[in-house]
Order: sequence, then structure tokens, then C-alpha cells
Amino acid sequence: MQELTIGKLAKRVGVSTDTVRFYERCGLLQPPARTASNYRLYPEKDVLRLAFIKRAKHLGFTLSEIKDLLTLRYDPQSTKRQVKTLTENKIEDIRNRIADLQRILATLEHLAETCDGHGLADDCPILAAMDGNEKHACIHAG
Amino acid sequence: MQELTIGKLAKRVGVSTDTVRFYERCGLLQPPARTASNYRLYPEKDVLRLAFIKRAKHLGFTLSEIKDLLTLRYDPQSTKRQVKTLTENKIEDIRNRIADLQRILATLEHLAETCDGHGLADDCPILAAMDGNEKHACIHAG
DNA sequence: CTTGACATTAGACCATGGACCAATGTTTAT
DNA sequence: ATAAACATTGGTCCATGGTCTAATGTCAAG
Repeated sequence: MQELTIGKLAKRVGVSTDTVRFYERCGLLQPPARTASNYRLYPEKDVLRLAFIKRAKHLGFTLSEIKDLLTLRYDPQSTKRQVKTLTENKIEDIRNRIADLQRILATLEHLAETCDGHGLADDCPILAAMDGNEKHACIHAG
Repeated sequence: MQELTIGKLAKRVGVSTDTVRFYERCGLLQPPARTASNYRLYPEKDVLRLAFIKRAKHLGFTLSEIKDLLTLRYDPQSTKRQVKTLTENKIEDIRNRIADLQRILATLEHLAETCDGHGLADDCPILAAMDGNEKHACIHAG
């Protein structure tokens, strides 16, 4: 089996060596074997593991969630149900974040529309809203 | 003019005293006058300023952006155009964040659909996707 | 006069995901 | 043989928005 130094591994997957070491500290990557000169030596399969981490990150999972996914991935006992549950939780999480952002967006868009953008800001409806003097109650500070 | 200790101010607006001191450190609140015993003494108007900060935060602005908004708010020279520009930038920002999350959401929803949730995870399509073995190319680890 | 609730400071700490540093050692290519 | 490119460690630092602690001082009520 072909083994890789940290730099080769990192390049193969497209992350930095700092990131690889960081993932090791976080427990996402097993501490690998070392050469006589104490260099980390990764087996080929860690390329897959690291790429897995990268893809899971792109799917919005946190490193801590990815740790759980990796456990499921490499435990022959784990079930589709467990993976699906993590995924469904993440879906809910992301839906909530989108909903929050959309509420904020709607308010900002409304405020931007009500502001003509001309003249001094002393009667700016956007600042007025932040002052709590909204014409239409859109912001709830509390 | 009625003056307030930090605790009264914080309670009036609904934040912690730590937060008030933190905002002072960040330059969002002017260092207030002090009593003989070195207690902070806030004028009534700082209730409004602090509430402004809180509302702007609820609108998704970062503290650093709020600092700019406060400058505009209290500078008689500032224009609606300046406020509107900050708002439009924030709108763009939020639209981008929503778009990112929606892409992720669509992929996750698709994966969750393709997984029946029964049996061992060894052929789980969600894990397969994170392995880079997606049936339909949805994840780009790049 | 004491107790409890408030205030002060500086500084450490939390999560998130790493980036960057210095000082040093190793390997590889020329 | 020597320089370039790689590796090691432990550590600090970044942004974000605060929270918490310790050690100490103050103020109001009973």
C-alpha cells in the first residue's frame, strides 16, 4: 500500500497541511504512523476519509457532525436510519436558517423600498426603523 | 436628565451588562460619565442608542456595520443614500447566504429522498455521496 | 451593621475552522 | 555540498459576539 506524507495527502484532496493536522487534533483523522524521522505517513485510504470530510463540509455539516458521520461510515453496525436522521436534522437546521434570513431579507427589502435615497438622513425610514419608529411594525427588538 | 447605572440601562433594553461593556470596548457606545465611586452613569439617550444597536443586530448587521450605521445616525451631514447603500449591501449579502443554503438544502433533500432509511448503512446513498460515489453528481468537493 | 445586590477591572474562555509563526529537522535535487 | 522544499512542535492569532471568573469595592434595605 502506497503511503503519503502530510503534504501529498493534503494536495491530493485540496486542503492545507494545517487543516490535516487540525482534523487530527479534532479526532476526525486517526493519528497516522510515523517515519523514523517522525513524519506522518498516511495510508491511501485516508485520502478517501479526508475527501469524505471535505464533501460533508460542503454539505453544511459541522466538524463535530462530520465526526459522527465518519463513525457511521466506518462502523459496519450502523444503519441507514442513523445516517438519514443526521441528514434530516441538518435539513431542519438549514431550513430554519433560511427562514430566519428570509424574514430579515423581507424587512430589509421593505425598508430599502421605503427609502428614496435622496437628501439628508435625518428622516431616513431605515434609521427610523432602527430607532424603533417604524411606520409599519417590522422589527421586534426583543 | 435621568441617569442610569449599567444594570438599569441593560435591563431597560434587555441585554446583559457584559454586553454593554463589550459594546463600549468595540466603540459602539461612548464611554459614559462615572460616579464618584467609578460606576458608569448613562444618560437616557443611551437607552435609544443601545436599542438601536439591538434592532440593527436583529436586522442582520454585524457590530462593525452597526458602528457605521450609528455614525450615520448621529451625523447630521449624512445622507439617505449612505444608509440605503449599507442596506443594499446587506441585502445582497443575505441573498447570497440564502442562495448558498438553498443549494445545500436541495442536495441534502435529494439525498434524504434517495435513502429509504432501512437496513445497514453499508449501501447508504448519503454516505456514498460523501464518499464521492453519487449516482447523480450533486456534490462538488472543490 | 450586616447582608445582598449591585458595581469595578483585567483577563480568560466558549465555539467555529482553521491560518500563521518561529525554531528546528529532513529529504531531495542539483 | 548545499539549497529548496518539505516536515516537526507548540504556540499564538483571526473574526464573531459575547460570557464568565476572580478579586474587590459600593450601595440600599432591614
